[in-house]
Amino acid sequence: MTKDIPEISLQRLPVYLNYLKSLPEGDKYISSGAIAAALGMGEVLVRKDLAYTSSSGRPKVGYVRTELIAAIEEYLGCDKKKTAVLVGVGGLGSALLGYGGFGKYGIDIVEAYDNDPAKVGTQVGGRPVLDDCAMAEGIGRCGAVLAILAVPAQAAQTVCDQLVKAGIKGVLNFVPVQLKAPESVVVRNIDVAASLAILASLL
Amino acid sequence: MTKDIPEISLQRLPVYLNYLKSLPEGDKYISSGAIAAALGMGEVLVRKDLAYTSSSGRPKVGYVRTELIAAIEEYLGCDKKKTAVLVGVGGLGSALLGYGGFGKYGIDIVEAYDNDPAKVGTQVGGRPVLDDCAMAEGIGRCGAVLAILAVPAQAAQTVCDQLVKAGIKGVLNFVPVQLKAPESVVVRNIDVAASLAILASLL
DNA sequence: TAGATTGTTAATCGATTAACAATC
DNA sequence: TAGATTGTTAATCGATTAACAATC
Repeated sequence: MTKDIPEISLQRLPVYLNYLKSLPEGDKYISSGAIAAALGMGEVLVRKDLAYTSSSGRPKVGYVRTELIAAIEEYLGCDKKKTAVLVGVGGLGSALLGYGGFGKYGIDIVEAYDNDPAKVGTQVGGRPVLDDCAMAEGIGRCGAVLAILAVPAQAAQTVCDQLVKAGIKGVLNFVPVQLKAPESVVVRNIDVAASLAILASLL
Repeated sequence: MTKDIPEISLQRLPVYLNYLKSLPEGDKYISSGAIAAALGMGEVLVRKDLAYTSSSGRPKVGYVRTELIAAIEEYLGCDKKKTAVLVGVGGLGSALLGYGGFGKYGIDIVEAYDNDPAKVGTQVGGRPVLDDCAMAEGIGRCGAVLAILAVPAQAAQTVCDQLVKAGIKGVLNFVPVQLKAPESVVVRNIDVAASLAILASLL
């Protein structure tokens, strides 16, 4: 499935999805105008975004809420089960292992790795914590293509290289470091501190 | 300080900052071309972004690394101490309380709130956890203008309303819910699960 | 001076919005 | 039918890139 959706539109799909799911079961139809008003955006933009998911509405009535949810979920691949691993079972890593929110997108974090002997062998969030050394083997075994990176900064690039070598195709990087990876590997960064700093500078 | 920088440029400033700080102390000068190459972007864009911070380079030699760092830090307001509070001391909230990365942007999370009696009165990450009821008083007392929201979804809007009423001007929202807040309050969302799902859908 | 790099102005590109025809 | 809403095409807006003059 090659997507020609702009990434910025893609980023809005989960927002629509959350909103649509939050509506009362009784609401059968929803219009692009109503969605736009609720989310504070333009209604044409909403229709354009939704059109990418190949959902379609009916003039005069709007979209069938459940169909729209199904179309977005299908487009995002929520129905396809995907396996992820997590590296770095510190505070943030542990929190993410305990976070149940990935499931609704079809993503399961199946195991985690850390180099701290005190953590290796334990379970966090119901997932086994294995030794770093077992990473390549583990990724191969569970067929993970996604990885969450939450290690200390000085280890980030090394671990990233290992992940790539082990066959990981997408890395969600929480470390405030610019990772170098092959073009074929998608890296996206979340820098929580920077996000708060940017927010502060807007005040 | 009214900024007319595009938010997208603003978002790149911490990236430059991290990169510049990671360079060896011995590097006195750095060119926009070198920064661009390291971060995989266009060099004109780098110069434009840096120009917003009123830093300036010298033709032929580039920018003085330390000056550039200082200019970005000043532009982002890292020198100005800002107080933040956190609401919702669950897994993610606890992790953020223990995360030291906010300090480099001049942000200090001074206290946290939760409605779980078992948590109230404890310390997490060296910060006191107070009862939700003490939120308005606490925010007033410590003069916080920033808040991190990490509560369960069904509580998010209610807590947000309380934060706004208590004088919070910026909310970093980790809850996958579209918050309604006055125009004067800046809300930015981080949806970790959605970010990973988007990443997965790009593969 | 010659060459490298900055900073600015103009051109391009892509995303959003406006206008409007289609349709239920 | 009339009115509301979709979906598409054209216009606008903003961000990125290209071209180039300035300058050290």
